[in-house]
Amino acid sequence: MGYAIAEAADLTGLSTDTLRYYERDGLLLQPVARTSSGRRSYTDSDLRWILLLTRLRATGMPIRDVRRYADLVRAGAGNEQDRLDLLRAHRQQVLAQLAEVTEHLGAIDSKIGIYEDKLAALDLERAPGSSVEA
Amino acid sequence: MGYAIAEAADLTGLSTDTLRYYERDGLLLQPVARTSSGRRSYTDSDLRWILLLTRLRATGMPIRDVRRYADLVRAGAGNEQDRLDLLRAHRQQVLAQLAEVTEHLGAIDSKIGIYEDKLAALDLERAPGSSVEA
DNA sequence: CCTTGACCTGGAGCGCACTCCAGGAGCGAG
DNA sequence: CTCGCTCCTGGAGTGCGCTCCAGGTCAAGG
Repeated sequence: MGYAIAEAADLTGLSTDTLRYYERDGLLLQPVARTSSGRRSYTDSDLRWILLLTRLRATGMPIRDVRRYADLVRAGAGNEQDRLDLLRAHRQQVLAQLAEVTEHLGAIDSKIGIYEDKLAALDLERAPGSSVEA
Repeated sequence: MGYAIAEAADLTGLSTDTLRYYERDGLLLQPVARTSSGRRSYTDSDLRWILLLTRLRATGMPIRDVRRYADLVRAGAGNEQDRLDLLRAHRQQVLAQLAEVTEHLGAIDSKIGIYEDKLAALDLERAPGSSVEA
């Protein structure tokens, strides 16, 4: 019944330290249940929530905002609009970020093209006319 | 003749502190030229290089790797293959990152969809049948 | 019974990338 | 000459997100 912290770490890709840190920091909906001897026992529901956390984190949401979202969910029904607003705002940020990175990547790609051409020219020098004649 | 650091900051979108920091940290190809009174005077060529730096940084390249790239360029001709390798490796990382973020964003989007549906259902409750009948 | 290993807590430490600050110098305007 | 402004340096400080550690508890296997 329930996953030990090491199992939870395996299943989520987080370290046990990070799992404890997230819990301390209020990112989980409730403190993780404990066994009689005081060890954490993660439920599937805990893991599903943590999976969502990792998605938010992996898309660049700061811990502080994840906590605000957790606070809203914890507060229960009635603030769905707030949650939606938060997620939508994040979505917009991610899209902007994707666009920016994509644009910069284009510039880097053309730099790569320049080096490729330069190296191709050097190759030609070394084996003159080989591909020009053929 | 040359841009003062504040101008360079305006033109690059970096802070003057960051410009000095990058220089100290060896991210520039040469130390920025100075006026007779010891003030930095940025050339267009400096700014073009800094623009490339910002693109590398904006796509997530760590300072340490930017410095390695600067080291290669500074070393002069002959290591174009190394530079190309470095840029290509970065490109692959960025693509992987874009893919990962895009995937997570999809999951977040469906979460958004759930809240939208939930809220739409609440609206219907409040104004029963209004849109169903029409 | 003893050892081993997973887990616990509170708190310190770390790497990154800046950001801020004190104390001082040069320069153009009034 | 004085004021105000920009700039200089070296070094300390900050925020983020973990990561590590010491010292201790507990349970199962040999």
